[in-house]
Amino acid sequence: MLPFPLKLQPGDPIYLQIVQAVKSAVATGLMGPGDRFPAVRTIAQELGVNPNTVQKAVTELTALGLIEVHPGQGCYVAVRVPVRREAKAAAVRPLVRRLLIESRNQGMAHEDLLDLLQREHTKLDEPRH
Amino acid sequence: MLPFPLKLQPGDPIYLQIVQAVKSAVATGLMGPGDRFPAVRTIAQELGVNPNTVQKAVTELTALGLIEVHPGQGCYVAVRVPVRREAKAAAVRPLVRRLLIESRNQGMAHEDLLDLLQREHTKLDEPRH
Amino acid sequence: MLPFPLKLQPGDPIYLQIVQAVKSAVATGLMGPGDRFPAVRTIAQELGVNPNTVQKAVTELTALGLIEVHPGQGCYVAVRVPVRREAKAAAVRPLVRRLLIESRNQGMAHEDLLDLLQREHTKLDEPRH
Amino acid sequence: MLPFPLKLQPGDPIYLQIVQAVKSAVATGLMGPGDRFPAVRTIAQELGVNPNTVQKAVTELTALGLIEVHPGQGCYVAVRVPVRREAKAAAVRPLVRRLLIESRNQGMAHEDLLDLLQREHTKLDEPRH
DNA sequence: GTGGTCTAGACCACG
DNA sequence: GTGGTCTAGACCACC
Repeated sequence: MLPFPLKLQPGDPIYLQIVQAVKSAVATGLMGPGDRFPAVRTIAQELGVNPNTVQKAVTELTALGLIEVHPGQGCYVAVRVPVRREAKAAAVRPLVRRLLIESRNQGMAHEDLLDLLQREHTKLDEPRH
Repeated sequence: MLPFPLKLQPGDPIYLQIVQAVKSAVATGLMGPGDRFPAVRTIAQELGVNPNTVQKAVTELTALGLIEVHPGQGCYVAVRVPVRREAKAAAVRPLVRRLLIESRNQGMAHEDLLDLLQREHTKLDEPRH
Repeated sequence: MLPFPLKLQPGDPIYLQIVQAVKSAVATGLMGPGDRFPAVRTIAQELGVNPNTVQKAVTELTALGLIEVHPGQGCYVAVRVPVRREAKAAAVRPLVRRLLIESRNQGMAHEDLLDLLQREHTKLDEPRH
Repeated sequence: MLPFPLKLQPGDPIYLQIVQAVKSAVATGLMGPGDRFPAVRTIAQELGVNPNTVQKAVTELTALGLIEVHPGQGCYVAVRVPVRREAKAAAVRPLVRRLLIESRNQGMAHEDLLDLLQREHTKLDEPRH
């Protein structure tokens, strides 16, 4: 069983779906620094996709600094190095903008958006059933 | 001059950039229901891109219900029909989740995220200079 | 004919050799901002390698910000954005250290190293014959 | 305690990191000709890596002429035989070129590069604390 | 036409 | 055993 839940959906690139799933698992604490990351071939078999596709996701995750590759002996979830406050904001700002635009176009009140954000924030920490 | 500001950037599909620009213009009130929407050829010429590309964006915007095509007379910004509260939330929720995950992976405090959201929310209503 | 000289050598990854060749061509002014970058298939054919291998180099170069991809219509050499002084130094420092260590191990005098550096610096600007 | 400082980092081959560490120690005078070089098993244990990995580094270092293996009695740092001036330059030139190319692509002024080189050169001789 | 994704399967470097 | 590279050839999105 994979340490990150992932149900493949048609439509967008498989390797990106993997990247996103791992990001999510790390964000929710499902996977923590130092944890073993499954072998490329394992993931490929589990998902029923080509190892090269998984490899691409691993390359991306390595570039993002989310996992560390120890050549010849596998991958591990990386310890995150602290970054400057502004850098964090810069990375997140585009998503914030898209969210605000989308919510307005849906005719959603700002308070409702804040509510939704708070609700999802809490849900993220709930234990899986 | 186009009624929605758009500076094309390399990297992602032009037609999506157009869609996003229109969404943004509608969200900020730069364009309102009933406003005339420029002809495909006009936009294409203004941006210096292929008309087919613009057409694709228009098709997408029509499908999203943001603009309405009146064959033979042109396009107009659509009047949004009110939707159920849950429907709005459902449309916005995926973006909310991505935002929360990304912000956590950046090691950002929840309060800082809320601050950023508030700041960008305000900025969205500022008049362009 | 390719706009960057490259003679493939066995031993290290082809895609890295391509990356390095392009870096070099840009550094020497052989290719400048805005220049058209050859199609992946063209390069592949010219070098006699698989298009996917070239594609990998293009991906890398895009990530490095050396070239810009305009989906569906090709690649162009990017305009470099200015970076902070420290950032430049940080990027170059590891290479400087390796050079100093290597030169010492060769028993080379520091002045000779400076001479060599100066000589190669000048050579880089000479016109090709 | 090992006579050459080394903190293993993920990402690139361990055996190369060992080779580089030894090169560095010799270059800075931390290890000199005739010095005893630790046994493979010792290094392996100290670093917590596979002896085969260390063996590969030793083989490489021997081929480079940095250390000499006296079968049955251990390894020693080799006495460097003087080489021709041109040979030294030839060995160092590729690194010089890479450095120049990289520094240009970073948009670094030549004087700044020389400054950096000088600074690092000085730093290399500072005593460790 | 362009670049981007995915699959299949081979081979090598690393430990 | 691990991950990394390369090849071959198919298909899709974009313009």
